[in-house]
Amino acid sequence: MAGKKVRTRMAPSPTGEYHIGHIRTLLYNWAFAKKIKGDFILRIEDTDRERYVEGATERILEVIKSYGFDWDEGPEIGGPYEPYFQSKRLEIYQKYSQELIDKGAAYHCFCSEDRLAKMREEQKTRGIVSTKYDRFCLKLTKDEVVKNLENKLPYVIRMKVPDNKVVSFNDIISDKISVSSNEIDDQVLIKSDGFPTYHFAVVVDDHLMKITHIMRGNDWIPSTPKHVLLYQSFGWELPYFAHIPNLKEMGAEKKLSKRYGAVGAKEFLDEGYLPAAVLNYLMFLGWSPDTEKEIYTLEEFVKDFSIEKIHKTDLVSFDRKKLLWMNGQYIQKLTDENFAEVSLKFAPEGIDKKFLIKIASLVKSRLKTLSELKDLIEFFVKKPKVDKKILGESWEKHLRSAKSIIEKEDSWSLEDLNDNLMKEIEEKGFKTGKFFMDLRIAITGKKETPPINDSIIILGKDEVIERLNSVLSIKP
RNA sequence: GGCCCCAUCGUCUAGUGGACUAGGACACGAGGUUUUCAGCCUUGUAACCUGGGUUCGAAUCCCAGUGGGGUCACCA
Repeated sequence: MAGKKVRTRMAPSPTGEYHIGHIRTLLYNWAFAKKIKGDFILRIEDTDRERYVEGATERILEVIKSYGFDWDEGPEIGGPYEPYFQSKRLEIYQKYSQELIDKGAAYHCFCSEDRLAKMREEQKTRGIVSTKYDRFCLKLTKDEVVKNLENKLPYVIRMKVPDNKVVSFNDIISDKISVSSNEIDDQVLIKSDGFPTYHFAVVVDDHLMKITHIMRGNDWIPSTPKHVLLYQSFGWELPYFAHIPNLKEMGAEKKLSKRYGAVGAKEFLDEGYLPAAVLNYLMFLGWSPDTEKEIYTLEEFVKDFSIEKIHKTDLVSFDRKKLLWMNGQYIQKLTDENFAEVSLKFAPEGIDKKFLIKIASLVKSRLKTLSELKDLIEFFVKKPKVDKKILGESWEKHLRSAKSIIEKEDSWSLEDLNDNLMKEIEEKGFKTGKFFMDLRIAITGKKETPPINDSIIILGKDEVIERLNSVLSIKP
């Protein structure tokens, strides 16, 4: 296989929304292809008609793009190994399953779901927990099979797993993995509806599409021997396998759970996470570089990534707090213009891009996600409801003093406002902290806000006086 | 339960037989930045699953136990 152009792939199933864990798998596959100047292929594995979700394919492609990924071959752009939808490759699977039948490596099975269920039941009562097909139809003569076929009996095609054989493969991450073929069931290859199962389609397509490296979650390790057997039956060269650690929820649950927050790749974006931040966090879930560098752009990741550095471990926790921190770091690093651009859709009504640029430096460091923006800055465009109970004892004195100073501000510069307010505080003997807290609450309605003097300057004199009057119950 | 995989701070991890009094980051605690919150700076707490080997020497190699996970469909 040395010397061949590296080709990796991601093969989503349109059976639901695209998960954040899928993005991580895609990230590794994509980055590896980019690094080696290979190809990254996208293939849609839509062979399950029962679980098919309308529109899921489009949404998956959309979210992949919104994270900044592209593909060299696949839906929308095609490529030399079209089609890239498995549902459109049925004849191909038909042809290759026939080849296996001809070789004696697969056979027709006419067993009904009913019989299969009873068979499993019976095996279980005998104490067999890991049930397997009993090869009832393997005993059928050629004539019987032909007759059944002529009579249009429904059937599936099963692989004939050889007995007493050690099946093994080398995993780049987990080293050599071996298992006895006696452990492997006669897996269904073609379902009775004529569609292939995952196990069959993935092997045929990966071979036909010349995929060289298969990187996927390590929950696929137990079924890889089936695939290896298939490669061997066909006489095809094995690709490299790399099974990466799966993600789990930090806390009680094992899988990522909605109970703890977003799980869908799009959800994170909707909640105001920056794609670059999510990606940066994802990179380190099962991989780390030689250095202690932790902030990585996609380009830097492509440069430093290697499959060998993926951790040989079982599960990694998805730590939402660290993601939050990472996202905050990325928001802070945004230029004011970029910040305005990405945060516009999270801003309250009445706030435009120009205004966001103006306040960017006041709010960037205060946000962990963009969705927190609305609460933080709404007071700029909406008069606050001030709960007088949260004001300090001397609030009236404070506000009257503040008002008198602000009314006299002609330059309307931050420096002057600051100086004059401080002078007043000193003269009147106020407590600085309490003074500003009352002012803050009167202007914004909240105890936690952007810097208050900056906010006053931005709000403008009339608006500020109006708000002070309102709290002091002074009618204009 | 069978089979397979895994095992360093709470979490992500560094570590590939001596440089380890086990390093970094998040989280958490303390202090500072003499107006909030956030940010930033300084600082602290905190880990090699257990038991046997191998070796002059083990977090690092081997074995066993324990623990965790995955998987056993006409789903992927």
